[in-house]
Amino acid sequence: MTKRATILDVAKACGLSQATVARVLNSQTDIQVKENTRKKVLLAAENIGYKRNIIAANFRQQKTKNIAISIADITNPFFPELIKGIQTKMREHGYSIVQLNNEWDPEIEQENFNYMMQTRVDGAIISPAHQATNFGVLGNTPFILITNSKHFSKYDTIGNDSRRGMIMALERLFELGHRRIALLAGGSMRGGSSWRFDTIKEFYSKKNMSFPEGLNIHCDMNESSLASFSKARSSVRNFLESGKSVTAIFASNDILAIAALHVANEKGIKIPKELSIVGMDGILLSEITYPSLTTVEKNRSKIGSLAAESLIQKINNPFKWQTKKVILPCKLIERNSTGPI
Amino acid sequence: MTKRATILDVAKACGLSQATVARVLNSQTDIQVKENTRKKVLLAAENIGYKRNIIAANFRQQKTKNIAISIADITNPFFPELIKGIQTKMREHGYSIVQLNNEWDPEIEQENFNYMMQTRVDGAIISPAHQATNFGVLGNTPFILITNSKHFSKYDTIGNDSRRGMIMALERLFELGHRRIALLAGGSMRGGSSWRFDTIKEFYSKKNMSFPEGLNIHCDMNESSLASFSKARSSVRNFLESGKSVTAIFASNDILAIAALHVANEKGIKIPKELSIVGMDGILLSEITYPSLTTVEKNRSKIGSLAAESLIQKINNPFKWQTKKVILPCKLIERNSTGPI
DNA sequence: TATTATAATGATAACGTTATCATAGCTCAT
DNA sequence: ATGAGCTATGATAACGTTATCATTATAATA
Repeated sequence: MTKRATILDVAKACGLSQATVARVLNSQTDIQVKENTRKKVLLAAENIGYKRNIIAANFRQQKTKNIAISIADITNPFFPELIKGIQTKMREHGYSIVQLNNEWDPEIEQENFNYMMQTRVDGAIISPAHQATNFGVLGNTPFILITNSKHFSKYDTIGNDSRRGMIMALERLFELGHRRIALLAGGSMRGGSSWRFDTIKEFYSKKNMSFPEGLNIHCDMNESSLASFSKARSSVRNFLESGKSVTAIFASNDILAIAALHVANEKGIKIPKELSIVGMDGILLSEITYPSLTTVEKNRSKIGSLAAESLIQKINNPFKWQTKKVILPCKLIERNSTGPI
Repeated sequence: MTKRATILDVAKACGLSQATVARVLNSQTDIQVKENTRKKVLLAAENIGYKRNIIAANFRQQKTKNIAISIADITNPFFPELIKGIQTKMREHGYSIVQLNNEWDPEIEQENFNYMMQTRVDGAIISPAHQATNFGVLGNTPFILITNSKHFSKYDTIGNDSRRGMIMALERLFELGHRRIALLAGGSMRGGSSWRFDTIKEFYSKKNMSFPEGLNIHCDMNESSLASFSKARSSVRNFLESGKSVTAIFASNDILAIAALHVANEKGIKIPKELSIVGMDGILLSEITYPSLTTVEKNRSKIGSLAAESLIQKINNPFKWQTKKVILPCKLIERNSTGPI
């Protein structure tokens, strides 16, 4: 295994200085080099098969060109699209993505933050595991949060307007004639779900009604996690077997909605004739349920690419950066799990 | 922003040489250092807040501690568990995972290989996009393939015994009384699916029967890709509407099976009373369909961690490494989409 | 042509670690 | 005690790039 050619070898081969060769081959900003010498360098590099040693370059510049993504769990259907959005954008800028899972566990999340520091990622995009996540250990590593929670108001955040999204769904159900809408919400670590309860109460009161007693189905699960699907299912089953009158269910995420669908199918309840179900997130999977799921979509791919762009800017302007909040609208996608009463 | 402490600062602080300090703080192999001096070093390091500069270390050793995973698509439900298995194992060994998607496109795959070379990953785990994938550009970067295809016999591979898995499923269907089993296979890039056709013909002939005419449903889709779900569905719909007599469907992956489930539900065909359906892969999603899907499980998490272990060994022993093939058995998981005829 | 401004190139010092080799300290048998 | 053999520490040279500053060629101006 013969040693790889370096910039110095190229310099010797074309009779120019190391510095000039570097300017031609590796300089990001187009610095002044005569067309003639540029050609000479390129030719020599080609001839001796020079390949830039990115490890050395990174060392010199004290960076890794790695970006961390901190999420709950890659097997959670909510995340892959987000990741893909980030990857695509970051790749364009020469950054590689290192993805870290925390299983909604704040301790693991902290460990991951430490790992990020040890491995010296150039920046991070973080979906907080907990509403009180502490970013202290990150020092001045630039990061962007994927969240819409008010708990992180002092940081750069990007998220969906889930509250308005939820209202859109409720409005549509109301329009379809539904007056007894159940709220099926998961107790995610991410930020509590009490705001959902507040939102539906507020919604009803705007309609000069009150949110019917007993239609608040709580389910102790991690958001969108397939692993806790059976837990979700039994929550719904208990509810449906309690015999409460209900014509529609709004679920706080698609997995919960699918659990509801599942139980309804099991019990022979016709969807959407006897019961309408709306989910939230718009995971790919929501399209292939039976019947296909009406849902409030969050464009995670876009969130990802926007977060990536912000982060890059922040990395390039570590100073004079002012905190930025982005809130994207949700979109109601009507499919076959909803219909008139 | 004050400069970070280096090994040299620690050396000065404790009156020992740079070399000794390095031995205490960063040496992987436990080299001989007196307990007394070790303490002195540790104390000094603690005091001035020394943190190892992994970028410099990597540079010196000409490695990145990054491993690439080349797969089709992170949004494809087949892959997240595989990735997680790899991540977990690699993390234990101080490697970060950089995941690359190729959308089953051999050209993108090659681009990704080039990217891997540019970014100098220490190794790669590759799920080939194509049966003729060319690994030439990887030079002597160590890699392990996730596949069971015979096309890659000269490489290190790890995969499931899909053929035996398929036979297990067919046997079980036969046992349940099914004699007219359709084969629903996708035309994946990965290795062609003609072996599936061969396998089912062989299976029938072992039973002294022949594979019934017209029960070979072909579907032009990328394996397990949610994106081409509707394509899968229309293939199945065409088949079912053709009126051929059939009591069971064996699908070459879970997404296809779910498409079949979907169409059957649509047409009011009772599963499993009137039609049994078996999938393959055991993606998490197969558990939450209605009815839940009987499937031939591939333990992707285990595949991932085994691949990771092999790769680490290969990285550490670049010479005197002999090609290794691992084939794990599949497991039939019987759920509610299959039953007696 | 002389003078100044500008463009193009060269020389060289970091970046912080690990690896190699050399040296000093120690143990123990003779 | 002496030196052989071992253990513990020190001195120092890379690794290959980028950044800085100095210098030389070229163009512009008078």
